[in-house]
Amino acid sequence: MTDARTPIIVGGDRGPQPSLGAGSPAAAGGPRADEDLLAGLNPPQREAVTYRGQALLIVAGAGSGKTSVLTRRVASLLRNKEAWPSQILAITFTNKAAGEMRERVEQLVGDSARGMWISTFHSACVRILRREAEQFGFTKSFTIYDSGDSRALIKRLVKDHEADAYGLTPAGTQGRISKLKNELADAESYARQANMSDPAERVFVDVFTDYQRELQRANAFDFDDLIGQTVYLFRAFPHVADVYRRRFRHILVDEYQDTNHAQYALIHELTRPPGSDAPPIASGGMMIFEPEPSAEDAASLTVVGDSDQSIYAFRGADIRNISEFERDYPGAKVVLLEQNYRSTQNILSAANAVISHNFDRKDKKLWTDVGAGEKIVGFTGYSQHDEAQFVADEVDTLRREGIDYSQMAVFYRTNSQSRALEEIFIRSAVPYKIMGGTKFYERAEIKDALAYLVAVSNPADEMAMRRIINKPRRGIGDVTIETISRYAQDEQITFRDALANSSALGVGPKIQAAIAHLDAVLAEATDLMLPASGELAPPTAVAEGLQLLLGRTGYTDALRASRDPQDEARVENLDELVAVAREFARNNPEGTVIDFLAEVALVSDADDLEDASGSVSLMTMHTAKGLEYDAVFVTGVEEDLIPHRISAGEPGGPQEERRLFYVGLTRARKRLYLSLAMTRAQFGEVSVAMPSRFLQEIPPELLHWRQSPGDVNSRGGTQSRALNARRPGGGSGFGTSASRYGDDLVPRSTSIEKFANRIPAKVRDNGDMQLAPGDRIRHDDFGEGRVDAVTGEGAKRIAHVRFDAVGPKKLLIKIAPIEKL
DNA sequence: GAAGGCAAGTTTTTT
DNA sequence: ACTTGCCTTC
Repeated sequence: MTDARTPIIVGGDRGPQPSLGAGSPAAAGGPRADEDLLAGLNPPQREAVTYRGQALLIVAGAGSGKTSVLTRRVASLLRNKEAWPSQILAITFTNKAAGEMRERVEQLVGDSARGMWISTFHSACVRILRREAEQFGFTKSFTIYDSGDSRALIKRLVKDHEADAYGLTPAGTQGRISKLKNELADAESYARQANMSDPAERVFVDVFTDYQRELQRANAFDFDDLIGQTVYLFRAFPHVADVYRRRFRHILVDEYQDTNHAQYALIHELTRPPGSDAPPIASGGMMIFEPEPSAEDAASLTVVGDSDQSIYAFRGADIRNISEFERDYPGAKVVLLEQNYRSTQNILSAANAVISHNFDRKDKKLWTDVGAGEKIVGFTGYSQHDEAQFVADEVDTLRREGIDYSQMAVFYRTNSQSRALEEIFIRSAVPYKIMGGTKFYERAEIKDALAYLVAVSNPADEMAMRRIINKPRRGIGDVTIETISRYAQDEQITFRDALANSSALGVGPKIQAAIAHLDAVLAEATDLMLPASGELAPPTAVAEGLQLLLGRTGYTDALRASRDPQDEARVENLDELVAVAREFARNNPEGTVIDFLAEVALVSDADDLEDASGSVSLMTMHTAKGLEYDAVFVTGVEEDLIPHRISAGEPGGPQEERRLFYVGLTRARKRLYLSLAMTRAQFGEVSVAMPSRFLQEIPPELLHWRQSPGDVNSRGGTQSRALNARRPGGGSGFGTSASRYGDDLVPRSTSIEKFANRIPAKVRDNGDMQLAPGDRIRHDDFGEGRVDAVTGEGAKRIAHVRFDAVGPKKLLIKIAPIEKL
């Protein structure tokens, strides 16, 4: 995030000039410096690495080695001295992908990789905006509002405008504003084409306008603004845009199919020839020699994508960005990568078959030469817990076959599905890691702590001030807050500065003292973290400042004094946040609290953890994009889940769901499992689930049903008929093994009675029950058994038990339903 | 201003 | 089923 080391190279001062231009020096003959970079690449991959021209589209199917191609392309540019690191801008989808790419380029070219910009759209824009914020009414210390922050602000505005009377909800309003911003519309441009005689439209425009005004007043950008305002900046200040157009000579964008219009526009701005829209006289134009702009001067653009993996249309991604690339960039070269190096042929054939049901797509067939591999395994559980138990058992089997936990992943459509899996995994002692879900940084205590940091680093941010002013309780309520706010407005100062004049507020002595104390602590923390005199804060300043704030304000003490057991965990979370700050200091010795906040705001689920080594990964199919595992479980393959019910009504919805399913399938290298449940509890009600239509799109010979939907509907009830009705005349499909056993056969190993409500809502806690090898125990479900061994530490101690009836099992001692005999 | 009780919405995916 | 937010009461 910090970038003091990398000076911008401006036009006219490009430093030593690497060989540039249309004729690739490498192609001109002679030994290539990058021959080893091409080792092991197939012909299209080579082409994608070596092609030199203004625009290149790499259509990279799943698992076709695009990351390899992209990194080698960058490495070869550097190696051949066609570009300096500082002239390269590579955009990836997540921070994690950016980190990996940097690492891989460094492996290829060593230290000369330094100075490249490899980051997400959002991070790159933050860097640009930090430098240029003062051009348009922001300061360098602006804060970034995440969706929660902007939701809170919108909520207040909706209330102020009594907009709920016109059917505006905070969530809906936020969604509309986000969509509009992704289209680069603002309140004014929207109002111009909206039907303003509709009062609901008028009030929406009012809320939108106020929202934007509040953001500006708070010196803050929301996620969408980071992109949109950068585009605005480039368009409004061509001389600023030219700085970056001259700097970045090679722009590479990964996952191009998931870019939205604003991101498209940003790339478009950056790839225009410098000077092309600067008025000749303006902005020192006479000082800098400006040659007649030509297409040759524009940065070269490489985009990589696969329209079959476009899964973010719901947040404004426009598939046309990739499908019309050749029109947008005339003369663009297109390279197709279709050979897959990841999955077995069976997995690919299934994926190909599914995705081919999407009409309106360019036909593309992945293939591999690694062989058919294992069949895909299907399983139908009676309930989501039954399904989860299957997954847990199978994970165990795979582990015994030698596949590491870290090489297995379980995918689901919605985050809420993770709960049942979690419960079963805990009981089966399968180590797991949930990627995403309820995020660390969304916890109340973490948001509070971060708000304290914002209060220090961006005094204009009144939202943050309001958040912390009475946490912990200081006796400052709504009335006092409004008094301070009014005082600040009257005096034309910020809310933060108003605290310094607590005596002028006309509040009671107790409250006045509380305000003065808060002001003093904030001032002290500011001195520590952002020393005024130009001296640099020590790297540890963020962590220390955070501890100072939480300690001196009594925040931690209040949690400790509480008798709510959850507050204990909150203290631990805060400790973890301090640890994160320390880690940040190690990685960014010159990073300030402002950089820290930006980094924290922009981390995503996929970035989250280090490799979760030794654990099975649980995540949504969206999060799974770009990842790969030896064994993959796609769970909840049911109608109304995948495809999700809500998508059914949206144009293009079912097709996007199919692409999402396709993404899930293609993550698997060797083993693929598809599972579903016949009943699923949601909203507290148990409802009957139907197998997903996507299952029927998989050729039956590729799929082995361990337990098919037909097996489970053995009584030939309405479900079974409903299923058959979906496939008139279709012989294959579900129930292959049902037909083998006949419709009336009772399912073998499982029954509804056995699995109904097996899982208690509350997990029990055995405390620190001591077990040793040789001890005998009794388990609620498994009966009596003997302990073979105990492994693990603390709350994660695991007993390896040989049960008399059911054989060996592993149990998490703390929560297993067991008693010592 | 705080605590406790009731109502409502929640579960589509995310930088 | 579960959480969150709003309202009442102290």
